[in-house]
Amino acid sequence: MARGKIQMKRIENPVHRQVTFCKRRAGLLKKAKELSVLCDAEIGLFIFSAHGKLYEQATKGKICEKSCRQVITEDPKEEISMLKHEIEILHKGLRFISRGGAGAMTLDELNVIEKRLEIWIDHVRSAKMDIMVQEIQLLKNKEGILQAANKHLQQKVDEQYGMGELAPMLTNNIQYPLTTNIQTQCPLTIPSETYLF
Amino acid sequence: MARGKIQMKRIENPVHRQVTFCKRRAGLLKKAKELSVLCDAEIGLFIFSAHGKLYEQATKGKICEKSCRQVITEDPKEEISMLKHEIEILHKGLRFISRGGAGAMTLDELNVIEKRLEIWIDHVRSAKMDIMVQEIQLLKNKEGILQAANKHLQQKVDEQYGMGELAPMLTNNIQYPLTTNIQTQCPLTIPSETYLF
DNA sequence: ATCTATTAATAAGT
DNA sequence: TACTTATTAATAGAT
Repeated sequence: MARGKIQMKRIENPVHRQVTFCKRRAGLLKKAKELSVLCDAEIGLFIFSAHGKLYEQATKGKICEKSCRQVITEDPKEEISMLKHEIEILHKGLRFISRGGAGAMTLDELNVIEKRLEIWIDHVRSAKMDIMVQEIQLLKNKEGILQAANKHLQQKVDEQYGMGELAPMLTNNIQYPLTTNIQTQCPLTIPSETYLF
Repeated sequence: MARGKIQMKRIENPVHRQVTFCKRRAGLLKKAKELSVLCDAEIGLFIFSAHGKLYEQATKGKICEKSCRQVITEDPKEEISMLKHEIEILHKGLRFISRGGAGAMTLDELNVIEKRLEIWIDHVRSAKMDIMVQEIQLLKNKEGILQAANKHLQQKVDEQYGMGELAPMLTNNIQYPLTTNIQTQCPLTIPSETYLF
């Protein structure tokens, strides 16, 4: 960006590389912070230098007024608020580390980062959970519908052939290829007015 | 940056905010990539938009030639190489998601991110481990030195007062305030030529 | 999305 | 390591 453009490949001169690393690292952190502030986004940024295990971290700036603590709560909004607060605390705690830059990290500092990462993992896992729960509900709905259909068909068969054979297994197993217009993907709820017959 | 500067606070107009989010997100990802390439650094970047659980991710570009697989190995360099390869694979797999931008994520996509985060946690944990192992070694060294010193002192006491009293506990417990010039912090090894007497 | 007038980032030099 | 400055890069606002 200045005094001549540079090639987008590893800088071979170690001194230049180190200088550029410091400068651009600072720039990246600034930009991350700006994005979070301007657009109300949550950002996790981890920078490990090639050499050691140095790092950086940048997070959200969303204001969290509530001074909520380790209170277990059922309300998801409360929970989210708590997480945000936690993140804010960790953020502040990490501030001073961001200066040091090139120094080796202490155990305490690493502990903080570890906690931080765990929070992000929880973030992702809870999103995953939501989807799985919905998926499970969908499958259960389908199962109920199929079983009902199965029963219905079985009755028809019984009526047609008299009561000759024993009705085979009114179980969880699907007995007949019923209809195939239940999509396997997307729709997370089956409209209540869906009927198969 | 253009046509007049903006205030560093949440953009209230939702349209402006969304547009800025897209633009700056792209810029941030680009900068992250550049830093990783130019300075040979490893970078993890997670951007959750305020609204949904959208996200972005940017990682390392270090070349990993070895096509190593889930082989368990004792060699730490091999291990590092494997991790890098794994990261590279995940990176490629995530590429296409980075386009989608505003769509809700699928379970598979979230699984990939979860894995990714776990790798980063491992990164941090192994760094922590290294430090703890060193710390433990330091403490063991100290203990050895103190016990030797203790024994030495005990002998002196015994010599002075005859063998009257039983020698109290030649155990792990430190009996006397010996010297205090062993720093509690930094030095991770005690020079072999350190003598207390 | 695309276009530019501006501001912001930064490579090289000190 | 911290400034300075000539340039390039990013982007706010408009279309």
